[in-house]
Amino acid sequence: MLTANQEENLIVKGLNPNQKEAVETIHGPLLIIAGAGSGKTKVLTHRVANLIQNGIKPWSILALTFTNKAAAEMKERIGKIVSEEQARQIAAGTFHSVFAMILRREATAIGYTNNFSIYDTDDSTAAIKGIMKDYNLSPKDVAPPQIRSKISWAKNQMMSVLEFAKSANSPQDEIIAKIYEEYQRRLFAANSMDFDDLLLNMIKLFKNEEILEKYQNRYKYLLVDEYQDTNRAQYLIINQLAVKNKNICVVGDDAQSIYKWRGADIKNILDFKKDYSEAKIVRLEQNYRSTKTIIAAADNVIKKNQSQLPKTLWTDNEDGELIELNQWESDFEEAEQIAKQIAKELKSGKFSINDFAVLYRTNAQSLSLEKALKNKSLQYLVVGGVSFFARKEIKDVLAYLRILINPKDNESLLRVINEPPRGIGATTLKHYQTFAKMRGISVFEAFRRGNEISELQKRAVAAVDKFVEFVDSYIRITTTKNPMQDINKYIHETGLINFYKDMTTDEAKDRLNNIDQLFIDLEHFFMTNSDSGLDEYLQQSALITDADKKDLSTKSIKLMTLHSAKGLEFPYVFIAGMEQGLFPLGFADQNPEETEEERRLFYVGITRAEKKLVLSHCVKRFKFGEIMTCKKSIFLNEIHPDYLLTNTPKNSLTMKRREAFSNSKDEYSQVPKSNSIFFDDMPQPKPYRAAAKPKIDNNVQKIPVFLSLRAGDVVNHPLFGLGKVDEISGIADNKQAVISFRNVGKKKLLIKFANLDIVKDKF
DNA sequence: ATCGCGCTCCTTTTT
DNA sequence: GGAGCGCGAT
Repeated sequence: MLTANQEENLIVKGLNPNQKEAVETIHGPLLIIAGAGSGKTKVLTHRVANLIQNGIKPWSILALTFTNKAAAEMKERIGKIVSEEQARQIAAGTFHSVFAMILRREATAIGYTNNFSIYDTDDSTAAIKGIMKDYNLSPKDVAPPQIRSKISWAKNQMMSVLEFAKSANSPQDEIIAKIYEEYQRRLFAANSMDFDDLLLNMIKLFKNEEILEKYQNRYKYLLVDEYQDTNRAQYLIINQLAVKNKNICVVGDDAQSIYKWRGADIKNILDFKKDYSEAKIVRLEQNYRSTKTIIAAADNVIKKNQSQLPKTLWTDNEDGELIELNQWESDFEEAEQIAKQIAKELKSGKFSINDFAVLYRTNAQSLSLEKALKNKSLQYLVVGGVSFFARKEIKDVLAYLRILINPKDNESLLRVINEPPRGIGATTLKHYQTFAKMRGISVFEAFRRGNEISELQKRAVAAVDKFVEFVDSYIRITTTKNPMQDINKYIHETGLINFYKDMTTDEAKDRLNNIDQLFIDLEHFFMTNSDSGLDEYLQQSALITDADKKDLSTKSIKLMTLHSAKGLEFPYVFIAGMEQGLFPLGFADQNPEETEEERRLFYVGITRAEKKLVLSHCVKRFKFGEIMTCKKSIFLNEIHPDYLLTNTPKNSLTMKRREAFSNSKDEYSQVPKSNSIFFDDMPQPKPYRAAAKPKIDNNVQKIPVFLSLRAGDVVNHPLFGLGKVDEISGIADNKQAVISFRNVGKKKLLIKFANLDIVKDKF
């Protein structure tokens, strides 16, 4: 048995002074600014272990992380220092899953019942579509997904319907305000919450002083990871919990804030000192992950951001190899070459297959990479992308289960009522829905009263009655301890399985396979959570992401978006598609704030790499269904050329010569000579000349517009925004263009004065 | 009520 | 290239 003293030594052993200070701070507010690769996870786990060893009860610790997996891993690592039993008692998870658990317990206090449904993004969009249909709004005018994201944004800012309506300054926003109001009404009536409600309802719940106090007393020690990516609502909840005991530790890095688009507010981290004047601030700036070259490049990039706290990330690691910068002819070739390079490195024996990660900006890019890796028989794993739980067949099965648990869940009911076809069509449903609306009851309740609706056809009522009877006959599933057998029977009886079996296409086979997978997952859940019912499975599975489920330790190359790569590290990292319009994505380069967020994302990408980083961009890429020429990303100019080994076909490096290159040790001797470039008072690498001297913007061609504008071109107008050229008329100075603008409709403009930028030219 | 065709629109990133 | 929608035919 170790003495307390020896245990403590174990906990801080091998930590640097700053890490040690963070770990040993038990009470009071603590802000840890943790640079990429600075041993943050180690500090967090050791700190929690230290809390426990100082007598703090594990169940009074609440750790909020960004993914459920991060939470699970944290618990596991803590369990290795203290006991597994103690680690298990820690409350840890994502904001959403922890709050869902609390809301489930306290549902009645805010007018819900504990079997509430959780709507994912698809469900929300479907609900909005339904509202628009009822209001006779065409989805063509404003796309439902856009409305959804706007409402979500408002909710994350804690903007009420009223406030939103007040701030509306376009007819469109006024419509959205109406939809917002009805959406909230329907969600509540359906005993359902969307992702944002899981936060907002916590705030509502905490208005009840008694309940707030209960949780303040329960969770006396708070830990928030990735604090730079918390939004307004999350911020408020955390502070309400923390304000009483002030034992709050937040960890973050403003340079890695990449979720502004969904409401994250960097101010939360920047203002921590203001919120807690007595806060202790610890900076972790020594990077243990990457080579000096990689850190220097990351530093070059992030320094371009204006609104960024000054950073001094440094490392004692070796200089390492140069960063490769490859230009390829096409996305197809890019994928091939990445596969080829991995195969070659594997052959050399210096790396193993799970040392590699290929990162990209958009999920769509994974396709060509998957193909190329498959061709070379290299094992790979796509992390993220279309979530398992977002697949149609899975959503259908879950919807069938959800209507059992929460019959008010209209969205689920409408989803499956005619899937597979039961002869219950749109007209029939419309009658039932109207009836439900007039009586203020759920659609399912209306289904039971078909005989009261005179407009309905006998056949339709019979079909609906049969459906109701069928669902009722399985109601026992909601109370049975292990209902797996009944669930299996129930789903088979829906006809869904046979529906797919009859189709015999490969796609149908996949769907059946996925349903099997879901059954396995359900079975596993009931085995490991013997006290839990189906309702808990449904609530939990709504918040599980694909990345949570995937085992990154499997022997494979990991493919994922840059966002998904947050928090991970790999010895050998590729970042593909470094092109204007792709990374930075879209028109982000025309908006300084968006450019900076994209740049932080690049910074995150670079700092994932331990030993070797390979960047690539293509001359041509298949996009929007056509081949498009691509300019290389502005971000590439921000890395000092001394850190790069550039391969472009133009500088006549043939593949053969390039290979000779990478085998020659000498070529690497031009790595940063000094190991002190990381300190502000030391000479910094000179800014890349091209970035300093004004250069024609690669992405837009200003001068030739006048001559070269053709029908089909996509243009950007300083006032009207994006539009597509329908036709060109006139000659010389009188040349005019009819342009359909995305936001303001058709306009005829004199090209000479229009000041247009060609954004995309047809080829 | 359902199926299939052709049209248009769009394309981030995720809890 | 592909998802989703509307429309017309059955």
